[in-house]
Amino acid sequence: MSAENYRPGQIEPKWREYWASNRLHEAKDNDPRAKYYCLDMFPYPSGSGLHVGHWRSYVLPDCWSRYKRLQGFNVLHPMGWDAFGSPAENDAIQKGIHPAVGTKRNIENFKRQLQEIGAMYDWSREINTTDPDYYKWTQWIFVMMFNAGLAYKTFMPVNWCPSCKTGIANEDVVNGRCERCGTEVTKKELNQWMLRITKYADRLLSGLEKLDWPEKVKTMQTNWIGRSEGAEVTFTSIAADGTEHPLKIFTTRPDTLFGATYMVMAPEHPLVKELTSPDRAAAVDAYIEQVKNERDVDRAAKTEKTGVFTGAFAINPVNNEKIPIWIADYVLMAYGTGAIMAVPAHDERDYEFAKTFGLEIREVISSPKGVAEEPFIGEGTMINSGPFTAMPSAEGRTAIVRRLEEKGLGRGTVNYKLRDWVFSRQRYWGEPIPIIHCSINCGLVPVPEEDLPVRLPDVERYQPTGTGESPLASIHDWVNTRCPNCGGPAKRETDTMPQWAGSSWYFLRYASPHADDVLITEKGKEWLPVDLYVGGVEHAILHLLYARFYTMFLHDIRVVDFDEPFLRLFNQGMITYVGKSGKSEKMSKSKGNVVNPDDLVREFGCDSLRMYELFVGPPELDAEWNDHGIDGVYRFLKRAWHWVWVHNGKWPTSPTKEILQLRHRLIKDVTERLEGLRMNTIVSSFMEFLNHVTSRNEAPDKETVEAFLIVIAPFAPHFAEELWQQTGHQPSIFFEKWPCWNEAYTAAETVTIAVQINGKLRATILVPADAPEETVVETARKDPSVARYLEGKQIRKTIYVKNRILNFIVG
RNA sequence: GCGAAAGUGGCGGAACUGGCAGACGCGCUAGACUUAGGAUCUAGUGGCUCACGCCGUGGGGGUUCGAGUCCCCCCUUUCGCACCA
Repeated sequence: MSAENYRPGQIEPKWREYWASNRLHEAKDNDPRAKYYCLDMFPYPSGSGLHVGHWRSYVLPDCWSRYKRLQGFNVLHPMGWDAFGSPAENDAIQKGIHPAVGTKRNIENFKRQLQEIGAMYDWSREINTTDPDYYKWTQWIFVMMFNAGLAYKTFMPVNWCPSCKTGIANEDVVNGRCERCGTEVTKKELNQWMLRITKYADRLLSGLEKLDWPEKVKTMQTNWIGRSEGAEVTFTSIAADGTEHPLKIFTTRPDTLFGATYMVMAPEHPLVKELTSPDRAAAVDAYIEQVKNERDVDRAAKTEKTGVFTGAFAINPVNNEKIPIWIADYVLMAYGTGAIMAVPAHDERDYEFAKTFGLEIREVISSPKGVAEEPFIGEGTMINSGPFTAMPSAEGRTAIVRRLEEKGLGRGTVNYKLRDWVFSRQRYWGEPIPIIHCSINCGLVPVPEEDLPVRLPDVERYQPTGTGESPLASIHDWVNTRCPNCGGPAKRETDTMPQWAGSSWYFLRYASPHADDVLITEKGKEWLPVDLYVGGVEHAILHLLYARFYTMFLHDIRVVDFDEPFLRLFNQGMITYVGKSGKSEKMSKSKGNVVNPDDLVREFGCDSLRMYELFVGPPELDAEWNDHGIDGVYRFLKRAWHWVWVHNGKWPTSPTKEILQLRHRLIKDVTERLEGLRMNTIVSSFMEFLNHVTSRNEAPDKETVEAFLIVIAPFAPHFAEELWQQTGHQPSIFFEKWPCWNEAYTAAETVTIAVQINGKLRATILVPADAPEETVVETARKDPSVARYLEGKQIRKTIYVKNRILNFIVG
């Protein structure tokens, strides 16, 4: 083999073998270096394998991890498998392949592909959420939550996916459809396990402040939690027959209580039946039926207000006024109390509704324009508000709440959009919920720690029953057991956990993956929290919210000593592809537009693909795949290889000023741009460096070659290792230190100054760097193309920006 | 409807706190070397113009000696949220 030709196919497997057999990527506990934990969102090992879009998400964090290692950090960069979930289960149903078998096969393929990335994953810490040694702890956390009162079982209308045949969480419903399969979600009354995530609502909100996360993600989480301060106020409803019921409402604007001219209940409100008068019953029933039918379907597009009068009235506690009670679908049962006081003068929705049905609009906050044309939402001076008149609205708000509290008719309160987490799934391929139902008198009993894990038994049929019971319910000798408490007959819980369960804490397990007596060891805790977490923005709410919740809980029970798991978050953009449609679309197997990385690795090598994945565009944005783009990077690596080889061993003892400058600029550019994760521009820097250094036709010194190889190593690790060895160094290059630059050397001796006349570029001149203004002006005036414009004109003003620009203003 | 991000050559994209717009790469054109070229090398490549030059960062205004960058208005695309009281 002629070493002068770049043959990635020959060198790459060799170095991967070297790294593996020398355990170079294993993160060691008890290391004097500072730790750095760089985490990729672990994949679901699907049957279709990796495409170049997935690759992109793994290359950036690996590049970063290798950089951190070269900077002297003890880096933990692990990988594992989020392997519970419906695709494997669906394969089981359709093809009769046991999910464990299919999952194992997929993992093997995924692992092979991931290894071709050449990443420094520590495979000795590989985890798999379906491994009983792993899910023992997933179950253990559930038991701890149960003991802490955070896990409870309740009957409630849950989101039901008719295709997955399982209940799902609010977070799993996207635009009224199942997040996993896209089927429209319906409601079903089911006895479900719930997690009291709402108890952590405030902490989940305030914790965001200190995180170095994209603002977009923080905003999404903030909106999801949806905290509103306001008041709960009790009105008294009076049905047509005279019976009275308290009717609670939530409002963020108690200062507008005097402007309430009617009330609205959600159609599902439990009091609807009792409050509907006989003469209104037909209309009310019809309306409820109508709303039921159009639920979730067209509601998004619906703008006009609909509703119906119940025939009942309510007494406003602040002024004892009698106002009508309506039913309308713009009030949601799931938010607040499911009923509102309507203040049309100061709320857009109430305003529209009042206009539609001719209800009174009473101004109670002085509006500059009046409320005849539009509602006034802002703050102002209170009017028509009894004793509170003339108060500023913000002040009146607290005053009214205080008055209500004194009278026991209301209280200041906080409302959240966040709901408790529906944690039950009526599916097979998940962690069994480790609870036993004692038939005698112990009720719900958690499986004792020594009996964990509760292993997932084999079943004959994976098909969900659709009745709200999981397939596990059919295995009688598994279901029937003894109560751990009293020893009496008992039944196991047959629901399983959602896929999120295993992924809500996996980052902890990497720290001590083999510990069998604790979730995480004391040594292991030193790795945490995660310093950089990289993954797609599609997990901005679900996964990240759940993982933060789990971490906060584990903090509270002293399993870990921090309460935010991910200090810095980076969202990678997707790879899109212009397919047959002519439009840019997401790469997916179903669209038939996937580009397989295996073929590209075979043809151009892993290093070329790594660099192209980074070069393709700004990492935080989606990028369009270009089939020829990789050619340029491949050419660059070939040229760079050649350049190192041609001069190998013939290095001059000291570099020329120009080479020195190019070297220091390269180090500076790469380092600074790495810190900002601007990988796409770093690849450009390498190319520019090579273009300059080869066009100079002079041999580089040894130190320049070394610096070049070290800074390129995070990007093209095999390439760098091979040349490092070929140039007479001991492997591995990753034992080296990241080079420094000297600012003084990065500066050029001469600079090009742009000369403008009245702001228009007329010439460029070459002057010594940092030349005094007079010299530059003098040189510029002598330049013929400048002189031409100055002739016969008077220079009124001269603007000089050092080493950059000179602008003559002439009259 | 609300919120966020984006809009720069044929294409992907550069441009640090306002200072030579188009770096780097793809593609394309011409040439060299070749039996050959989807290899390699050299030169060129924003538009208009023979040229001096003029015009150019979604559109329109503005600030400034100077604007892709700052301010105001509008358009388009993408992504969130969507009656949250």
